[in-house]
Amino acid sequence: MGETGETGSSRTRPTIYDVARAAGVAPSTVSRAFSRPGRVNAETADRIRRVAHELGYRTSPIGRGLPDGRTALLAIVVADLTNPFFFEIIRSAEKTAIDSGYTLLVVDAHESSGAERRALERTLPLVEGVVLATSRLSDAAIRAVAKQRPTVVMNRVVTDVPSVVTDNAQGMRRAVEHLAGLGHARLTYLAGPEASWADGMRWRAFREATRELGLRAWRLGPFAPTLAGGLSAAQALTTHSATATVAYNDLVAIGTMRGLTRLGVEIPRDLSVVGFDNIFGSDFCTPPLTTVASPLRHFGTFAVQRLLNQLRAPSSGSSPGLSAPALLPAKLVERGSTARRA
Amino acid sequence: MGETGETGSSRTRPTIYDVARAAGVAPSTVSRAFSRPGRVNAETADRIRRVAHELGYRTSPIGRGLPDGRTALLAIVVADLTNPFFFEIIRSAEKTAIDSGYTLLVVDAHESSGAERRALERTLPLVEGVVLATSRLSDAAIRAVAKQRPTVVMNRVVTDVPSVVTDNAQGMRRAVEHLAGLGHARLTYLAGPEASWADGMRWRAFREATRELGLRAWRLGPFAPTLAGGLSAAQALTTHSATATVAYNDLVAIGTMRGLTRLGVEIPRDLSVVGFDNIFGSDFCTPPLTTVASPLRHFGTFAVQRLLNQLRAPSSGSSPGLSAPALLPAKLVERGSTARRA
DNA sequence: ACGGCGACGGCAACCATTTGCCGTCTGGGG
DNA sequence: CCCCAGACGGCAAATGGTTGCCGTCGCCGT
Repeated sequence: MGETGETGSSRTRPTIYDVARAAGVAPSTVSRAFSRPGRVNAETADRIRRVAHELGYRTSPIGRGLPDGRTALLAIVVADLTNPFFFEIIRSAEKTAIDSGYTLLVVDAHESSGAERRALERTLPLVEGVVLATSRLSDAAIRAVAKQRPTVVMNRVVTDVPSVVTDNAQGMRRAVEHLAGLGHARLTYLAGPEASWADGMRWRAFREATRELGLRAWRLGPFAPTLAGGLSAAQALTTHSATATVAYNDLVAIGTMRGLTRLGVEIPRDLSVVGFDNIFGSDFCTPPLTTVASPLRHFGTFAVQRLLNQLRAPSSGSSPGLSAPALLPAKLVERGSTARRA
Repeated sequence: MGETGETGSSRTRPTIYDVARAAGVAPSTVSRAFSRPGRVNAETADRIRRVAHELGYRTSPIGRGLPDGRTALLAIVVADLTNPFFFEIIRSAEKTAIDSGYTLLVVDAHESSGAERRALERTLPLVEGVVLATSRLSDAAIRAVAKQRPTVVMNRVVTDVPSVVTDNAQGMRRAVEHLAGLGHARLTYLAGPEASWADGMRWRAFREATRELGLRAWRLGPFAPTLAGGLSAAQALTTHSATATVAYNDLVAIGTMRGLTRLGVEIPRDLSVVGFDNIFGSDFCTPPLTTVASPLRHFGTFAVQRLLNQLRAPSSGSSPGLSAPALLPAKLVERGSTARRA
C-alpha cells in the first residue's frame, strides 16, 4: 500500500556515486578504478573494488555507452532462426564476441527483406557493429547499413563491404564431379530464394561444372529454403527425367527426399540427392544426406573477428585488404543419399 | 591523413539539438514533439517532424534510456537455442514484444546454469524485463533475478515469480492412458536433465498415472535433452523388458528411436515411444512421433504479455493473482510411433 | 635548496534525451 | 478592465558513466 519504502531490495542499482561516497573518493576515481587499471593507486583501487562489491555495484552499460557510443553490443542478423544452418554460426559468433567482451544480439529476419529492414532499424542504433548472415537485402541497402555501422556480410559479396563466404564454386564442382563419377548425366538444380546471393553463385557454378563435364543440366524453382520448399520441389521432380539433383541447401534436400519417398520414389536407388551446408540433422535423416560441407563454426568466428577488426581500426576508410571477401573452403561429405545410377 | 573532415556521410546521427536548431525551437520541444503527442502545438510538431525527417533524425535508444532506464528491450533466455522446442516460442514472443514497441533479445544458455548466469549478468542491466524459458537456475537464483527485473518463468513454478507452464500432469496422464489402452503394462520414463523442473513434474505424473492404472513403471536416466541423449537412452532400453516408453521430450524420443532402429529394434512393433512438446520435426521423423503437444505459440505470447503487464503495473508488489502460474493445456497427438502391444 | 617531473585524485564538461517548473501570451469570463 | 486559466515553449537539472585538464604532493637530481 505504501510507497516504495523498501530499503535493501530496491530495484535501482547503486551507481558510481554511491560507491564513491562509501569509499570516500570522487566518482571519477571509481570509474577509473574499473576502466583504467593502473591509472589509480593499487590500494585505492582495491578499496574501491571492495566497497563496490559490498554494495553490489555493477557498471551500467547505458551510462557507459553514452559518451562515446560504446554499448559493447554486436548483432548478427540471420535469415531464419529456425534454420539449423545458423546454429553453429550463431554459437561460434557468440563465443567470439563474448571472449572479446561483447554481447551478441541474435536477430531473426524471418526470410523477409521487410522484416530484416525493420529489425535493423530497431537494432542498429543500439549496436556497435553487425553481421549480416545471408541477408535478403539489396546491395544498396546493405551498403547503407555499412555506412551507419561497421558491417560484415556472410555468404555474399557486396562491393566495399567486408565479407565471409564459402567457396560455392569449388563445393558445387565437387558435388557435380561426384555425381558424374557415379554415372549420372542428367542433373537438376533445385533453386533457393531469388534474393539469395548464394543461390545465384551455386546455380552458376552448377551450370559451369555440368557444361565442362558434358552433362545435361536443368534448373527448377525457386523454392523456399525450408522443408516445405523441398516438398514442392519433390512434386516438380516427379515429372523430370534427371537421375540426380543438387539442392540449394540441406533443408530443401531433406524436404525433397521426404516428398519423393512419400510419392514412392526410392532414394538413392531412383534418384541421387546432394544438399548444401551440412547442417545439424543432415547426418541422421533417412537416408543420411550427401552434402557440401561449409565450415560453419569458422564462419561465425571469422565474421565476428573481422567485425572486431573494423571496430579496432580507427582508420577504416579505404584499406582494400580489409574488405576483400574471405573465402572459406568447402568439401563434399559423401553419405547415403547418392548412389551409382541404376 | 587529415582529421575527420567528412561532411555528409558521417556515422554519427543527428541529435535533437540539430533538429531543434534547424526547426528554430528548443531541444525540449523536439523531444516532446516525439514522445508527448499533444503537448506541443500541432503545427509546431508537424514542422519539427518534417525537419527531423529531412535530417534523417532517429531518436537514440541510449540517450532515451538514460533518464529512466527505459531501453525498450526485453530478453528471453532459452536453455538451448538449437532445440526446436523454442522456435515457435521465440517467434511468438518476439512478435508480441515488437507489437508493443519492444525489442526482444534472444539469449542462449547452452543448457548450462553457469552460462545462463553469465549471460544474465551481461544482459540484465540492459533490459527492462526477462523471460526465463525452462531455466536451469536454482529457485533462489531465479528469485534473485526477479528482484532485479520483472521476470516471467516458463515451464516451471517458482514461488512469487509469475510463470507460464503446460499442464504436464494432464499431458502425461493422456500419454499413459493411451499406452495402457494399447495393451502396454510395462512402461519406462526416459528422464531429462536433473536441473529441469519440467522433468520432475513429468516423472511424478508418470509415476502417479501408472500407479493408478496398475501398470509397472521404471525411470531411466537422466539423459541430455538432445538427440545424443536419446541415443544413450536407446542403449539403456535394450536391456529392459518394458514394451512402451515415454521420453522427457521429443528430441530424446527421436534420438531413442534412431538408436533403437540402428540396434535392430523396430518401432512401433517392438516398442512404443511417446515424446513431449510436439516440436518442429516430430511429424516428419520416421516413424512420426506420438507426442504430448504443448501450445508452443501461446507460450511465447503469453509469457511476454505477462511481462508487459508487470512493466505497466507500477504497484507490482504483492498482487497474488499476478504471480499465480498460468496453466496452458496439453493434448496428445497420436502418430506412428505407438501401436498395440505385440 | 630548488626546479621539475611523475603519480594520483578531483573538478567539470560531455554524451542524448526527458521532464519539472516557470514565463509568456492569449482569450474568456466577471 | 482586470483576473485567471490554460496552452505552449524554453530553461535547466538529472540520468550514469568517461575523460581532459588541472592541482597537489612527494621524490629525485642538481
